[in-house]
Amino acid sequence: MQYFKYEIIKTCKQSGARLGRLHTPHGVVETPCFMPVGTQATVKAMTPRDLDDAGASIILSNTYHLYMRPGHELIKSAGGLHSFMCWNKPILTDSGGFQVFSLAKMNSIKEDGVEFNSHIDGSRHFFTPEKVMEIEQALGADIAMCFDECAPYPSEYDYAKAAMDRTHRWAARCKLAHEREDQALFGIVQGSTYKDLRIESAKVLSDMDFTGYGIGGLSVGEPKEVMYEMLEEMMPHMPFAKPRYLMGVGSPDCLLEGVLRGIDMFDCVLQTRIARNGLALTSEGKRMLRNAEYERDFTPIDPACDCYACKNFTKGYIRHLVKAKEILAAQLITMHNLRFSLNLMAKIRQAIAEDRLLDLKKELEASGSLNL
RNA sequence: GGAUGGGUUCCCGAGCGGCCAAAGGGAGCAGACUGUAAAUCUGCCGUCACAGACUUCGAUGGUUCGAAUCCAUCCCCAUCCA
Repeated sequence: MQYFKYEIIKTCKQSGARLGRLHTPHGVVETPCFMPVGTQATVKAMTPRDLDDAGASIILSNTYHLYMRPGHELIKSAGGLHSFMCWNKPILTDSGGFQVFSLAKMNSIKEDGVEFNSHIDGSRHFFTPEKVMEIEQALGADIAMCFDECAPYPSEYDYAKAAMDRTHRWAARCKLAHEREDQALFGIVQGSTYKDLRIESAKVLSDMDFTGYGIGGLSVGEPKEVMYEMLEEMMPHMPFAKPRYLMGVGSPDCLLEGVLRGIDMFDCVLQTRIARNGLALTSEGKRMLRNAEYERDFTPIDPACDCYACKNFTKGYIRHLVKAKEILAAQLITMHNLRFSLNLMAKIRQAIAEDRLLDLKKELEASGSLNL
């Protein structure tokens, strides 16, 4: 039985962007897509019903965090991650490679794997590609990511190359250790901000024939232009017929620019994190709802939005909730930011279908939708 | 009427002769946030002509080179005694 299929429906005549459809055991994902991040088996402040309402078709969760707490064995006992968290649509699990980078102070990278201390209780752990595959298969997401090493920015060439080569060796080991047929495994392209490394990584991983490809190690502090340039360099060397996932991106402008450069999937904590800090994305640019200017503004966050928060509540009320540190503020703004981003992706897909993505870009730029 | 303890910058609250425009909270104002150690973090927060100056620590007067800090009187507040 074939559990996965990626169809390229069409490419935009105006921009070359791709419109696709990713079939998974838990449903179909229209691409380009944005995946809300639910690190600890929950998209913070959202119920699965809220995610449905926002239009999420796939979400991301995290191997490292779930292994630490509550433990992958427990989740397996619960019937897998979908059942555990009550989300019956596709899930992608990140491998913990990013944590190796972001929690760098407490780990040491070796050829066999990464030794690190738990950020929760300080206990010592060792992640190898095989261990990560064991965890991801126990979690049972539709898509598992290879265990990679995300080099920081900036990185010296030699270090970036070493991290990339190690990522490749780990990718081969992940592929070998990965057995579940109902779970896709994506390789991850690395190479920091060096064109030749990016190209080499794209080629090496392409030859390994993964179901899809993550592009990692970007949006870690480098200028956006550098990220765009890297995408342009490596894309010709990525398999055309496989989904391409730009990891950890992004902001509205990065989503559009990514799609224009051939990206099919994105994930980002930005939408949900800034929501918890009172910042809303709108069709007219960002709005810091905590600010005094909204005290007596009894209009919706974004009049152009159809989310529950925008249809029922005012900026003045939500500002009050933010100032009062009420949980509902996080819920409403998260709901909105996700709806805004998922809706942006829907508009992008529509524009690709109509061969007018560049026109859409102009419209969005003119309205301020891409401002952050 | 007496005794004691207090009155500090929007609020609470340190300070108790110079290093004090005055700790620390809170409130307020603004900023950051891109595979989530984040409902977190950062900055500002007396006034101005702002590397300096000016006004401020209940009020007034005094001691001192110098006071929010010491003294006197007064005004409030709290508790206790009559």
